[in-house]
Amino acid sequence: MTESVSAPEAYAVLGREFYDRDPLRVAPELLGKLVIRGRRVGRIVEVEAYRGSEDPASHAYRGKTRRNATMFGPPGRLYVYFTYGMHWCANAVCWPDGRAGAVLLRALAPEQGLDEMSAMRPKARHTRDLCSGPAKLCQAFGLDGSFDGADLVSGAGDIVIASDGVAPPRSPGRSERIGVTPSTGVRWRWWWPGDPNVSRPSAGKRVPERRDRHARPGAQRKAQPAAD
DNA sequence: TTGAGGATTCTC
DNA sequence: AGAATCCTCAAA
Repeated sequence: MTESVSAPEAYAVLGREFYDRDPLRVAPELLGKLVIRGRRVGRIVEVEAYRGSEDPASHAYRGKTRRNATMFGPPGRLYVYFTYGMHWCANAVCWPDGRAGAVLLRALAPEQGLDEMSAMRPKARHTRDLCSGPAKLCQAFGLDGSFDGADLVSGAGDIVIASDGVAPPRSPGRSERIGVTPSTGVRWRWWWPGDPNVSRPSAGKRVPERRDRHARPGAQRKAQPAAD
């Protein structure tokens, strides 16, 4: 029994095997799961998959460095990186030890411990401002570089991801990933439809491409790498 | 040692 | 639309 993480409800912490798969499969299944740190609980409503060595947009694409080393380690750990000179972002590491892969946690729906989250994010005016972005949720949960490598399975790292029985949405929102340059053309971002905490509810990337607005469903069938 | 750029957020 | 802000990495 670790007392570092409180579990007042019937939560089942996800096992190692959940993460020991292709990030493309792990990502959509993380929707609806709970991130738990002490009293703070948030439900995952937006994620992105990064496929390491096979993914030009991944930090791990050009090999192992000190920064991305956690991604090359065992699955089920937290990969936390620093960016833009001021922000931390958190990922769940996937694939077996030695093979880099991760799922970026982009947004959570705050469920418990909102007072603690608000204290960490004084600029937030609404509940939906607390965790509606990868760096925002790290602020709300107090995640920084000291959490890089934290084990999400054992709970020894003061943070876990668990299930309370809520299933992922049958038809999740899906788009290209946000902020990656250049866009690789793959739709590896998933979100919970209609959830107000999703960072960018409507589209994938905000770029000068109006054509997409009027494209019909069958008209723009891009190459979709084996996702399902 | 240096310089360019970044899986973002906030404000104007 | 632009600033904030500093770590990381590859190259010199």
